[in-house]
Amino acid sequence: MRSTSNNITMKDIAKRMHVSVTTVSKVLNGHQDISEPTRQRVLQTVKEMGYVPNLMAVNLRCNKGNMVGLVLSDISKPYFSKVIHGYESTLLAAGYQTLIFNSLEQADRQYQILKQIASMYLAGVIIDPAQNSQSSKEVLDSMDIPYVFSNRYFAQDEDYYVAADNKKASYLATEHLIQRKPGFPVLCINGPDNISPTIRRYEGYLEALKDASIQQKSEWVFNNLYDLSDAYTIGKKIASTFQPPFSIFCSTDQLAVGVLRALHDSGLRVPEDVGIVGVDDVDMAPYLTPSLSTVSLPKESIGETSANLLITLMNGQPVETPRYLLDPKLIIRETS
Amino acid sequence: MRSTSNNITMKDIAKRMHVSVTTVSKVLNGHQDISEPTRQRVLQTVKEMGYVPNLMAVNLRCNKGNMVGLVLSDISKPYFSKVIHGYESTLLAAGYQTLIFNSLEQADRQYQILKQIASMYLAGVIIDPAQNSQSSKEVLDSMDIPYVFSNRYFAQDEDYYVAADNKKASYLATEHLIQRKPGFPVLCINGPDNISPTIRRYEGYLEALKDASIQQKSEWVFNNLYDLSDAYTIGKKIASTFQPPFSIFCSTDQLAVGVLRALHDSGLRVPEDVGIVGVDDVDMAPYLTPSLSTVSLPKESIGETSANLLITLMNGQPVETPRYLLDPKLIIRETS
DNA sequence: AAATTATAGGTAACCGCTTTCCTTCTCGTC
DNA sequence: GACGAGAAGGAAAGCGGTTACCTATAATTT
Repeated sequence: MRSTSNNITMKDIAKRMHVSVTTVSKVLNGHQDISEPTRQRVLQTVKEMGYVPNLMAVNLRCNKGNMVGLVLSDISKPYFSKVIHGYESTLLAAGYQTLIFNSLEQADRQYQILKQIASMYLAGVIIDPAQNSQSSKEVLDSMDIPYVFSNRYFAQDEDYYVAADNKKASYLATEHLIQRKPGFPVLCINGPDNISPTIRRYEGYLEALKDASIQQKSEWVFNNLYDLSDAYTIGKKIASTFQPPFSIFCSTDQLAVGVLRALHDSGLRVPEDVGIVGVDDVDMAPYLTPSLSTVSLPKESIGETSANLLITLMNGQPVETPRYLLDPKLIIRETS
Repeated sequence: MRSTSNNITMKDIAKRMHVSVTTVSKVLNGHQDISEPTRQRVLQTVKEMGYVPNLMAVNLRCNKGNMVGLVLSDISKPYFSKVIHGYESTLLAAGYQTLIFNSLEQADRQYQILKQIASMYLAGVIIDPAQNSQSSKEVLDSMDIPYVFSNRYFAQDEDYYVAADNKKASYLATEHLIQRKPGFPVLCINGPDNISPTIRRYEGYLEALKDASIQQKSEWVFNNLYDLSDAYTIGKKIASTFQPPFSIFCSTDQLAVGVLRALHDSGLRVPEDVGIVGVDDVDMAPYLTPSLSTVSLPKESIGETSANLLITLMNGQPVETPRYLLDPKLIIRETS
């Protein structure tokens, strides 16, 4: 079909110009022992022939690449859009190409991915670990490239991580709900178990209750919800169990939407009967009816900070702050 | 920090076992000229030492990899979640590792990514091209690996592509809106210009109008909307311009949500005054208030079909169907 | 028993590129 | 004019594998 094959190598360039491969390589790598005329001619030919270096070979030779891996628990979650943008723009500006991998929230899948990455000579890894994937820690440590946890982390004293201050997020939301209807119950709907955001958010909820001298009740808490349909189900159950007025803190906006609809279908009015606050501030939040009160997470900033931390590590520079918890912000809209 | 370095190579294995590298390689590649005892011992050692082959080296040597690139216009769009899952699960089952790249809807970024990919010896590429990125076609053709367009394509007679039948999608939606309120206007709100889904959806809208013998009016059409806020603005404008009842076909669910809220804020009732149908069927669609009528796109199936087509191409097998337009399905909910 | 043929494993080249020495040349200097 | 120094470029090793081609046994054949 096409007449020209593309696999132009340095050898081709060298041959065409009657110089050695070394010379070409040196020009391309900006070494100073090549005369200006030669350099120009090489550059010219390189452009003409559309040469592009073989990354595999470069990485193999140099034992390191200019690519960094992004291992994410589930890129389909709207939460990640902005975060990924933060990673990519920062990394790109620093000359790194990002490779995105999707663990689909499966620990074994993530394990495989990391193994794969370990064999690819990447320059670094940013990881948002899947649920229950602590076993991956071993692989992470065994490959000797820098990595930073992002969004989630295994332990609070983990080497390096960047995440939202999830505890503060839920604290703000819960506090707001308490102040809004003092003396009435504030329920709590949590996301998937065993991941740090869920855990921290639950802690914040508890702490806000405690600071307001409210006795927590286990009937108020619903754990391990995954999606809209889970939330809808629980919402229905809540509607048929609790007497309004009361409030609900939802660990994510997604869950809040499911609950919202369930309450609507059960004839409860939001915000009059039930106040709701989510976490995340998804794009649609302001446009829902009623618009969703939520705690906005500094997504872009999490992405940028993670990337910058990794870049520092990859450069072998000393890190000033190994762990970041970025500030969330309460946004009050119509549901509360 | 760690005592054991991880860079176990075949040489290490070979040395430890007093055999040649060749032997190890042969075992790992399942060649038949190695005795069973030796093979077992090698396998054992490989496992013990946690050896994992260096992909760079393998790809370099073999001039091809087992990785396929996914070049997507904007992974942050909710639409992609399911599609990506379709790609990945299918590819994974066939033994390919997927690398996801994000062009961020920027043609030059996409161009760079493709150049990069060209130098990585990937086995194949699935591309959802960015807006106005026809220039990338050249790179695509210059690298001699198979590629298939997915979701979007440049030309209808393009070599290989898999997409939803977007024309049919909008046709179904528009037809439904027409039948619902015969004789009243059906407006059309379009997404970004110059991408095939938008174009096809507009065609379908036009055709439905024509088949119902309705004269199209240019005041009914709004082009090149990007996000919720664009949609909200246009929604407000529409509310203050048109007399209910009328209907609106929205090229995406996102846009529909923005419009929905604008109408609500303008005191128009949906679906009584205005009927609305979107396209996509996002997760939240059934849980919105009112729940969103929409045309569901076979996302997972698009992913799988694209992947299977690419796999066929990578295997050098003959392709039966080079172009797929997958059937959408109208889902009527509360907004219409 | 000699010749043939499997069987099991090794040797060395090569994939495309980088980098560490070398080798030339050309000047400037005493 | 001989010598040392700097400039410009090349030769070759090696990164971690794969594979075509060989060699040395062991097994089979006649």
